[in-house]
Amino acid sequence: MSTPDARADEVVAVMREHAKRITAAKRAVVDVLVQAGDHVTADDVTQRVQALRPEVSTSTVYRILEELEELGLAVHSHSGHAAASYHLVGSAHGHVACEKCHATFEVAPGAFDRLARELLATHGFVLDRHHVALSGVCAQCRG
Amino acid sequence: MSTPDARADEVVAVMREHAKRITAAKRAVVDVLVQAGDHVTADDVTQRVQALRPEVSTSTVYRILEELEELGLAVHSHSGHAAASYHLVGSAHGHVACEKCHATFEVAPGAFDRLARELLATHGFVLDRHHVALSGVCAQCRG
DNA sequence: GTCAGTGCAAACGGTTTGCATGTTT
DNA sequence: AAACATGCAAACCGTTTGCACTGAC
Repeated sequence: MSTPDARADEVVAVMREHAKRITAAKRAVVDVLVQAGDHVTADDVTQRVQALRPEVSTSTVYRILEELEELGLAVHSHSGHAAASYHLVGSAHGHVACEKCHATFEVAPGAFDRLARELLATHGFVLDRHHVALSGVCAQCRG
Repeated sequence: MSTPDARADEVVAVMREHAKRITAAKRAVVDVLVQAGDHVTADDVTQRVQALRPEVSTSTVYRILEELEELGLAVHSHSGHAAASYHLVGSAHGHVACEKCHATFEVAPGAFDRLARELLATHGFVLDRHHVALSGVCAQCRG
């Protein structure tokens, strides 16, 4: 297990390897993603980045998130109507989001096995376990 | 199995029972949904409705789709970035959409069983099998 | 006649883009 | 110096809303 800073350094190192320039905005976005741990929207990222560096714009954050995805360092997923949520890649896993409070949970990849197998068999469809979050209602909101 | 017209009549009957007024726009939307069979976006519906009745507006289509959902007669689901897709309710089933061509497939509800069980056990989360479509790549687009 | 339903146009939220400027290499 | 990254503002797309008008009941 690596320290947050070390993890951020790893991510930055990969960016550098791919001939990407390292800017203050990029470091800030990576730091936020490392520290957030869980799923954050682009807007969350922007706000946290701007707390330190107010000049960083929304579009820059989107562009950096896009770059991280191209490099395979981050992924985003969509839940219902709400904004997409981003996080750095760890292990492969699925996503579920609560329809009421928008809390997002990760699901062990095994839970998707049967589904993935069935999709391949019936439709020749290869499931992308990251990209879309399923909806439902979480324990709290069922009250 | 009922004829398309009969199916549309059933839907309209339910609307009437709920004290909703039946207008030309509503009949048109219901007819389109019945005839479409598979998943269509609000824009698809609008275009097909407007082919017959050009004066019907986008907002009206959205409002009618919303009404159908409130009455439990239709559902919508979200795939990746793309627009939501709507269809009349038949049996419960899940959705998967191709990331490339946006084709949408239905999945037998059983495929979600393990997933649903695991979500309930681990997070107390009740899965809504309709509301969000998973992403992946379909057989055609894998080439 | 009443009220729900409608059309229109304008607002919305999340995201993307064009372009002139600034920064990393 | 050259290429790339950024900020800003404006465009974008799907969806929602306010309002005056129309048509179902």
